[in-house]
Amino acid sequence: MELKQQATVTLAEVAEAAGVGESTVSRVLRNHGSFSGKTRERVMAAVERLGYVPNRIAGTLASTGSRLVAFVIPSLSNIVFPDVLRGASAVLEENRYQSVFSVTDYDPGREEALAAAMLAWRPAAVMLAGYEHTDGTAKMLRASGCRVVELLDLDGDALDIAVGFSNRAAGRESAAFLLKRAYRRIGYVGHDLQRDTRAGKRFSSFCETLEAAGAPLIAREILAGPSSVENGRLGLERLLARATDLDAVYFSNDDMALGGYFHCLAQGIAIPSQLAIFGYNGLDIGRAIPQPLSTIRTPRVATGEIAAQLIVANAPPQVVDLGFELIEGATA
Amino acid sequence: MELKQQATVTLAEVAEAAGVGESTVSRVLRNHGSFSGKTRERVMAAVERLGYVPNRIAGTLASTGSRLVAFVIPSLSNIVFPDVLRGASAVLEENRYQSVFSVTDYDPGREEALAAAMLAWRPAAVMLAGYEHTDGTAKMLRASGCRVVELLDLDGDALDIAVGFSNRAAGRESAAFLLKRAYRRIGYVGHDLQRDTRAGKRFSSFCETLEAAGAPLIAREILAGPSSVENGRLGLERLLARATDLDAVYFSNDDMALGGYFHCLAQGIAIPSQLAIFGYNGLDIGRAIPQPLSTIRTPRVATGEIAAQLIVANAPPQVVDLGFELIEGATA
DNA sequence: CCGCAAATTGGCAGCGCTGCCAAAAAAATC
DNA sequence: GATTTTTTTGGCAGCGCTGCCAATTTGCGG
Repeated sequence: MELKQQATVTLAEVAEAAGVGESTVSRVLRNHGSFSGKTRERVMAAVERLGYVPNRIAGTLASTGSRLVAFVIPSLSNIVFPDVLRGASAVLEENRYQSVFSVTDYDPGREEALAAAMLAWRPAAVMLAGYEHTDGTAKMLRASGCRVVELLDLDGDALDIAVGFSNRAAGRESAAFLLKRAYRRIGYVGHDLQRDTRAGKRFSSFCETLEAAGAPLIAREILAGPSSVENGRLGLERLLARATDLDAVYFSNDDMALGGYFHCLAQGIAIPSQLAIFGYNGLDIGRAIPQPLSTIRTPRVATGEIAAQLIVANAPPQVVDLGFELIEGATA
Repeated sequence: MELKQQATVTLAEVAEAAGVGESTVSRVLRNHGSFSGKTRERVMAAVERLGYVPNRIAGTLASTGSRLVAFVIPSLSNIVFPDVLRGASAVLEENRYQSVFSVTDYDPGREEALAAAMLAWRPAAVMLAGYEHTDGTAKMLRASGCRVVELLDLDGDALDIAVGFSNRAAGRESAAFLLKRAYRRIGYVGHDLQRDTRAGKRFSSFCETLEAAGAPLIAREILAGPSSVENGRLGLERLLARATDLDAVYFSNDDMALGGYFHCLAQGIAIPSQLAIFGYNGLDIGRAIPQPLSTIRTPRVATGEIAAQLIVANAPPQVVDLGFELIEGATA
């Protein structure tokens, strides 16, 4: 167990120590090509003795493809993205891929810069959220020759692979559900829709559905900043101050909806008789509150898993609709 | 705006197109060394025209250090880790570093394998959770010569840099708080402590403090699987079925505590008069429920930020205690 | 024991870039 | 205008590994 120096051990040194050629060491370590059992042992012994750690930088440069998948995601605060990462990284790690990520903070310009930085690592695939990219980003991705996966949205044209579900459909079904339940005076509490374009799509098709049914949205409250429980609470408070006669409120997602739910609890507003609440995402916590939250459960982890599987399998360009599930719950 | 082929543009081609040498292109692109204004323009024009994206694989191999930081984290479900990643990645991206991550699922063996895989990318630093690593992991990290940051725990010996707070102190202060509030019949609901050693440390010092005060823990309920709101609810239900005379329950974290809180809400158990609830983490949602959760707020994002800053600044080995804040709340 | 096919093995040229060094050009000095 | 100094530039040897190809060894049938 001698201590190693700073100087890193190279494959050549292992070859030397094992008394074999470099390519033999390479073959043994990658278990690729043919070599005898005793050679294998000698090499492994030398690897162990020297504490050799292969240099994948060099390996990737010398070979063609990298086993690197780049994620360019809007946020880590919004639970959606850690969930997607979780699903994807489980599959990727199983297949000995590595995940690199960066966070755009919902800024298309940053997305472009970060996508460029990721591309510099010549990843096997780039995964990003949705379809809204700058022209520069799209051009760059197309030119890169690496696989591109757009996640969590299907309302647009895919560059290569898309995995997710339709946010427009989610908005539409949410509205249809509330209408079916005979709510007619409906409001909305949301976070920044300029940035979160998927929430924006849900909202606009939600509104269209209401209008088509002759019960247009009565009032809305849009809060600056990211979605959060506190913003949901605050948003509902403000909305109700302006529009006292609402019978249902649609929230941009479950975080916000929970905030609204707690506001009602604290204010003694009866749910759903006095006010109905509907969310989006299907967070676990929504099922654990006294009245399960009415919401739409989205396949976030599965989105990551499927996306990763398609990349690992080098599947052809395609659009995979994983759908979503409307959870009736008890708040609407 | 001609379309590029699959074949990637190399620096040599840019040099050719710009009518300059390779090293000149390299200098211009990295803005390092000297070159004239017109050379710069010629190079940039060629870069633009050819759609050149530098190959950082090659660049890193040729130069010495990489601007890559590897995260080896136990989980992405536990909000702690996305929060740490968020803090760290913001700082790292600002400094043009890239983040690679992998998820160990709280398995030390997997941690070792994944750490080895990360080391193969010769990162500038490896960040991992806590101090509990296999001998193999520790040896490998020490031998690697790259910076190592251990996060979210200070109860042990750091390999290099450690950033976080003491989980033992957190457990101790939680117990002290409950004792000060005159609770004496205290129970515990937690998730798998074998795996989450930081939760284990909190729990053991919590118990020690209770014992020292002559009010040892009455009952505990440990659930298999990860922490979750639902498990917290279930855990409290089970615990109360066995121990009916508790006056307070300490939860392994806020997720679990919220589950317990909702259980009480649903069962009509008055909080805190009939039963007090104390959590750990200081999630936002804990502040938005009708009675703010009594808990300990941990500096998760700051832990990531500070860790990243130390790496960017190439700071000497050190232990940074960021402390935590006890939130009295209204549930205990 | 020989000949031929199959299994092993080593040598070495890159992969695309950076870093060093010397050459060339430009600027400054006498 | 000659010389020195400074700035700018290009050439090229690697970084550590993989992939190709040729050389060597081994296995087998006759």
